[in-house]
Amino acid sequence: MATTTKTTKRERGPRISADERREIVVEVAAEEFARRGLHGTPTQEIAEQAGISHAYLFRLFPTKTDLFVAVAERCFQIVTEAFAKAAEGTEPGEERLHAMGHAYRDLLSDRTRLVIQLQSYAACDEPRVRTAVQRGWEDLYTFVERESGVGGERLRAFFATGMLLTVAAACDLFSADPKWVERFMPPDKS
Amino acid sequence: MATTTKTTKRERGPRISADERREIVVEVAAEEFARRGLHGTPTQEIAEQAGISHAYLFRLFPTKTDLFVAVAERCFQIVTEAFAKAAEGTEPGEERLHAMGHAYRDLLSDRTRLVIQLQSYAACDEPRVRTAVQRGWEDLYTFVERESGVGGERLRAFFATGMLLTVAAACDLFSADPKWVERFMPPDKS
DNA sequence: GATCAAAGTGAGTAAGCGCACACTTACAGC
DNA sequence: GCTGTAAGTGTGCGCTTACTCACTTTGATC
Repeated sequence: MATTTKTTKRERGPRISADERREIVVEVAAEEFARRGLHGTPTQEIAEQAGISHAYLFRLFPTKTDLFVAVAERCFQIVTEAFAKAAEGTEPGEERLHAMGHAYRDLLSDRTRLVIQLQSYAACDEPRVRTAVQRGWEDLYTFVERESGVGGERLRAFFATGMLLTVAAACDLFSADPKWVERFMPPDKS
Repeated sequence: MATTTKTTKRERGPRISADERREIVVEVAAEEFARRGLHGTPTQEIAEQAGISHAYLFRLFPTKTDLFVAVAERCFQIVTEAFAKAAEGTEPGEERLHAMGHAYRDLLSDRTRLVIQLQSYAACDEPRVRTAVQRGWEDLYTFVERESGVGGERLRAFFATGMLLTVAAACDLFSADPKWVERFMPPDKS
């Protein structure tokens, strides 16, 4: 019915505290950044998706990079939380590590979260992104090491597999030639 | 001595065939794209680094994306060649796979090559980049599978480790807190 | 030395983008 | 109802960027 032109006369919902709004924006921005990366995503689009004005976006986050860093940090936080939850009610050791691996696979179903990681790595030229990523990795690694009691080779393999899954998700390797996917990605193994 | 202003009066070297020039440009563009990605790298800078005019860059590669795809493909090609060379004079099986793993570690010393891969994954929203990456992976996987005779779980672990190394290189994880690096990255193991 | 194709350039243009400023609107407390 | 504060917006500036066009320079060939 409506023409393809911008019919977006902003319909103002109820007001929300700046902090709440920031959370919403981070959520939405994750989706956009996942697709097109830090430099490929216009802030306009994020603002529109979040249902706020472009100007207000810059009051909430003074800089595009600030927003991206917030998104990246939130992403690490989500993974950590998922691992923590998966660890509940398991014995330390291989069993718990396996549970965490399973949790990561569940995260894959929500492609966005994972691909943000890749976008963060790719944006590591920006110093603030880099330090965020470095801290995120160190914390996550330390967390899993402590909780699982596993280390060394086995732990490295755990993270390596995670990376492979992430890349596969980002490139949509799953949807390429199915035969090769079958060969490449056996059904389940942490 | 020279002021900070553009003193770049182009000093014309000898003429070179368009094909040769393209190869040079791909080489240089790899360096730039590795740092700042497809969307973060201005074509101007690539042209300057390559020592040609901005206009001519677009005669050689009609589109920025075209250039990026060329860079990505060249990158896969280099990895494949390195693997092929490493395979020479080894027996198929674990030994050959190990040799390939070692070759990949050598590639790491030239950070650029590896990080381009990450940038390609991150730019997979662009359909032409995505198909290039998908084809690249499939070919590389097939190559290693055929040459090494190894498959399944072991082969997947091989690529997973490679991904982890690549990410570590991209984020400069190595230069973060050395203690944690030590813990994370044992000296050598394919 | 004239010719001609291919290599190469200077100087734009139009669009997009991050960010800023001056302003308006809603609502909690009195 | 009045008022102060925080939420929220319209508008646009200044710069960057991908890409173009009309043009010049080089060198191999006869």
